Amino acid sequence: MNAELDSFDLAILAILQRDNLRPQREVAEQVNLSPAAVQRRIRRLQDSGVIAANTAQLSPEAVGRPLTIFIEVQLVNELDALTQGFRARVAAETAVQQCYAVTGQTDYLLVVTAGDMQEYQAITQRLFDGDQNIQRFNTSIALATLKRSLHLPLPAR
Amino acid sequence: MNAELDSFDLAILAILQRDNLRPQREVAEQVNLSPAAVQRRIRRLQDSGVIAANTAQLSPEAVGRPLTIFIEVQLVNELDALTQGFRARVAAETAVQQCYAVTGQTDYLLVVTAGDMQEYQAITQRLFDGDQNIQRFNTSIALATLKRSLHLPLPAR
DNA sequence: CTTGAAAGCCACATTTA
DNA sequence: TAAATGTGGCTTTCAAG
Repeated sequence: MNAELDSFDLAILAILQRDNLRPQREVAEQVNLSPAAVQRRIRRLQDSGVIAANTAQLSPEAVGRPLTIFIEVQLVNELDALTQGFRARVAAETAVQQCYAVTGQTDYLLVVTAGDMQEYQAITQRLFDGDQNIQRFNTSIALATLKRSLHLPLPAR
Repeated sequence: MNAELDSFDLAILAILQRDNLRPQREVAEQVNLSPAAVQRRIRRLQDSGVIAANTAQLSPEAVGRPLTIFIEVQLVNELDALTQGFRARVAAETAVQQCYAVTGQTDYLLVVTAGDMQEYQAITQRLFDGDQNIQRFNTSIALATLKRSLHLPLPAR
């Protein structure tokens, strides 16, 4: 899926990653290309999956979800068949923003948002209750958010 | 900052959170409002900070950053003056996507991207080397990414 | 809601590698 | 030859009156 990005592509991506509503005309000026060329490249980057999504990032506090919570999950057995239910519940739970299988003492790391602790408790119940394959899970709470994005540093090329 | 969001705002946000390039006309159809009303509301949501940013989300693999790495950091002393340098380096380090001050055994949780382990090592050096206030840090690596977004569930209202 | 301005989109001719 | 660029016209979207 690596689409052989040249320096024009990278320059375009660097801009769109910060502000994807910027007019193609302006992007074209900044990267020294014609607007049409920029459009074609953006289209290609979309189709090839380099641009995975175009999203508005919302303020968690403004929409009533001030809590960011981390859950480290330890399983009894990592066998695919035994984790299937858990993975399905994670996928279905919209409060789970991020979920990674990780190395180390724990098996999964989840990033969850909630409006309050009561709601968080309901989420954990839905995720874990009754699953015999969950050995334990460890909750920690974000006291402060110093940085939050999915920005990727791009090579200068 | 809480801008008193009504059900129209929430419906608009739900759409833009998933695809902020959708024409306002289509958004208007979906939420049963006139395009002009949608435009005014989007403008207001931007200005009030409910919409914090409009970004293209890139594929980490496609841009050569397949590694997602988590660092739990334990400090010697959490005093503001002593953590200032660390926080500044985190802010400057573009490979650090997310950084939270957390409860529990560790003080900070960082989410970092890298192209390979060598690059990761260089990052940790820049972040931690020579800082007497860093007690220890613990690295774990994402073996798989089941979910990755900053999507926020919105109340139905 | 209507209207002018701007942005996005597409076809064609041209260039470059 | 094949792929990519720029120009220009056309349509849609945006944004103000």
